[in-house]
Amino acid sequence: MVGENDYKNASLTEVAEMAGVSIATVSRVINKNSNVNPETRAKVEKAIKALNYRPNRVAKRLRNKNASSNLLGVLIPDIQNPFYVDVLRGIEDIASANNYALIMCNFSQDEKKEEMYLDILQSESIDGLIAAPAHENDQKVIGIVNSGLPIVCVDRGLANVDVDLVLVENRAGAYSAVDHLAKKGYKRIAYISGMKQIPSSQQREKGYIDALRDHGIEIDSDLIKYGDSRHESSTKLCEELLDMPNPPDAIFTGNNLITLGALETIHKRGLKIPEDVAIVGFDDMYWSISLNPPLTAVRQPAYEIGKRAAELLIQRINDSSRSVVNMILKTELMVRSST
Amino acid sequence: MVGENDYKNASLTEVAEMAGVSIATVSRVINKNSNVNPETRAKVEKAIKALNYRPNRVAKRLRNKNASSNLLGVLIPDIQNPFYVDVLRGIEDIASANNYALIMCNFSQDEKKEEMYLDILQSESIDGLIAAPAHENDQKVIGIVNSGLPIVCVDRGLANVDVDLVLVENRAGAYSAVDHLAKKGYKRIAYISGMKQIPSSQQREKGYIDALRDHGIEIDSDLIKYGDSRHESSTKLCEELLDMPNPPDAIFTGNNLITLGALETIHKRGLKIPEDVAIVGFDDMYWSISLNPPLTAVRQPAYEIGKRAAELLIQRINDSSRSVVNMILKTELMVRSST
DNA sequence: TTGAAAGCGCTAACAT
DNA sequence: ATGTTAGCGCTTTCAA
Repeated sequence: MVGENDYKNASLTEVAEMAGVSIATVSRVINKNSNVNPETRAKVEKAIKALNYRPNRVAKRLRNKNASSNLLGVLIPDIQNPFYVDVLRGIEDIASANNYALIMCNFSQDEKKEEMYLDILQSESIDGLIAAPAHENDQKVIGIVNSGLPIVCVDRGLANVDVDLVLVENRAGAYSAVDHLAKKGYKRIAYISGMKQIPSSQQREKGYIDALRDHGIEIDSDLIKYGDSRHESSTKLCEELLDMPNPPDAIFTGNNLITLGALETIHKRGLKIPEDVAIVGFDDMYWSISLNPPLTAVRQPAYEIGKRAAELLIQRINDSSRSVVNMILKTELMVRSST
Repeated sequence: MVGENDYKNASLTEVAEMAGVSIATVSRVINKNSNVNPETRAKVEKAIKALNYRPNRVAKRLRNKNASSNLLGVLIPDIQNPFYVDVLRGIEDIASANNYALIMCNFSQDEKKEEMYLDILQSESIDGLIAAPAHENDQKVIGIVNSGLPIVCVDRGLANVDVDLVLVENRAGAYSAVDHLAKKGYKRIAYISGMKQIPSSQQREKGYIDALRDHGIEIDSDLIKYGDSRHESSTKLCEELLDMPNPPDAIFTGNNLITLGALETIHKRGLKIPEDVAIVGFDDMYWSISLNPPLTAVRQPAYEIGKRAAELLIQRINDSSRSVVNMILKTELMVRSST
C-alpha cells in the first residue's frame, strides 16, 4: 500500500531544506539553468526524487506573467460534432509535441457559456487561444484579438478583423455538392442550414445558390431551412421538407449533425435513398461508408485544420509580429451512393 | 474600433488605486464578504467596471491552496469515441451549473500521455478529478487516490482500491447481446475485444463467454480477437475473422469504434448483414438507426454516467469523509435489424 | 468599516 | 557557484 504522503505536493522550499541548499539553487537545477556544481546538483536531484517533487504550474504562471505558461486554450462550439473532435485531435497532437497542455472549453453554441469560458481562459493566463467564434461579430473574441493575446481562429472568421485563420473553402465545397446533384438530374434541391449567423453556414448557402443558378434552377426559398446546427433540429426541419406538397428530390445538409438528423427522419419514414430523396452532406465521417446508403459527402480535412491552427498559434506565440495568415484548405467531394 | 487596452487585465491594486481604497476592501467587495460601507462598495464597483476587472484565477488558486479553485480535471482515454464525448457532456453540464470549469485531457490510450496529463492536472491545483484509468492497476491514478485528491472513476475501476466509481453492468450488457444472438440461432459468434487490460473489455468478454456457455455453445478461442479499442485495428481484426476457413456467422463488437471498424470491413466486402454475418455492438449511437442496416446495440447511458460522476465528485469535494460509492447503471439492448 | 501585511510557490535580478 | 530577496495577484488575519 502506498503511503498517504507519497503524493503530497512538495514545494521548492522543502526540496531546498532536504538538500541543504537555497531555493534558488533548486530552481536552477530544475530549469537546467547555467552553472550548478555537479555535486550540488546530485544532492538536489536526490531530494527531488525523494519528495516526488513536481513544480507547481500555478505559481510558475503567476510569477512568469510574460513568460510561457505552457498552456493553450481551445474554444469550440460543439463537441458532439465529430468535425470539431478531429480538429481537436490535430491541435492536441501538435500541442503535446511542443509541450503545451490544453484547456478545452465547449460552449455548445451557447453565447453565454462562451463568454464564461473566455473569461476563465483569460484569467488562467494562457499563452494562446484557438477558437471557433460564435459568429463573425463575436465581440468577446474580437476583444481578445485586440488585447494582443495570441489567437488563431478555426472554421469561422471574424468580420473586419485581421486574425490568423484556418478553414476550408466553404462556398466551393457546397458548390461541388449541389453541382453534383444538379448534374445527376435532381431539380428540387433543398438545403438544411446550420445557424444562420455562422459564417460557414452563409458561405455554404452561397455555394448552394450559385450552383443552382449556374444550372438554371430557380431558387425556391421554401427549400431552404435554418436550424441550430444540431441533430435534433435537423430531424424536424427534414420532416417539414418532406411534408411539403411538392417535396424536394434531393437534400444538401449543412454539416455532420444535420446530415445524421436528416437521415434519421428519412429512415423513420421508410423512404429510399436516393430513389425517393437523395442526400449530400457537408462533412465526411470515417464511417460514412457504413451508413445506409454509403453517404456522398464534402470532406473537410478536419485533423489538418487543427494541426495547422496549432502550428500557427505556436509560431504566433514565439513571434507576435509575423504577419497575419489566412489558410484556406480544399474540400473534396466523396461520391458514394446516397446521390 | 476597440482600444488596445480595453481588455488588458487589471489587478486588484489598480482597482484599489482608482477607487481610493485598499486592496483588502476591493477583495471584500468582490467576494461579497461581510461588511462594506455601501458608498465604498459603490466606488469600488465603479472602478471594477471602468477597468473591466476580472479576478486572476491563477493568483487565487495559488493563495487558496486549500480552498476551492473551481477547477475540475477530466482524464479520458479516447475522445474519438462518442461514448466518452457523451460522458464529457454530462460532466460539463453539472460542472458548469456548479461553477466549475473543466480542464480536459485526452490521453488517446497512451500511458505516457496519461502520466504527463496527470502531472499537469495535479500541479494545476485542481479541486477534483474524473478519470477513466488506463487499466485497473494504473499506479498513477492509484497514487492520486492515495494522495487524497477527490476523484471519481468512470467506466473503469481500480483493483483493490476503494474509489467512487460510475459505470455500467458490462458483463450483463455483453451477456444480453450474445444471448440475443444465440437465441436467434447464430452458432459461431465472434467477439472483437478492446484492449485486453481494460476492465470493461474483460467484463464484456466474461458476459460473452457466460452467454455462450448457457446456450451450450463451445468457446472457440479463434473467434476472440483483441485489438486496441480503436476503429483501425478493428477493420483488420474483422478481416481476419472473415478470412477464416470457417468464419463466424455473427460478431459481437466490444465498443463503438470497434463496431464502426467491423462494419467498414463487412461493407467493403459487399457482405449482407445479417444474412452473411450478423453484428451487435456494445455502445449505442444516436445515429445507429441510420446505419446499414440499423444497428442492434447495447446502450450505455453515457450522458448519465458523466452527470452522476460529476455530482459524486462535487459531493466528495464538499465532504471528503462520505463513504465510497460505486454506482452501477443498467444497459439496454436496442434490437434493430443487424441481427 | 477599513487598512496593513504576511504568504501561497516560483523566477530572476542582484549580491556574495 | 550559490544565496538573498522582491514580487506576480490574491485572501485573510490582525490591528486600528
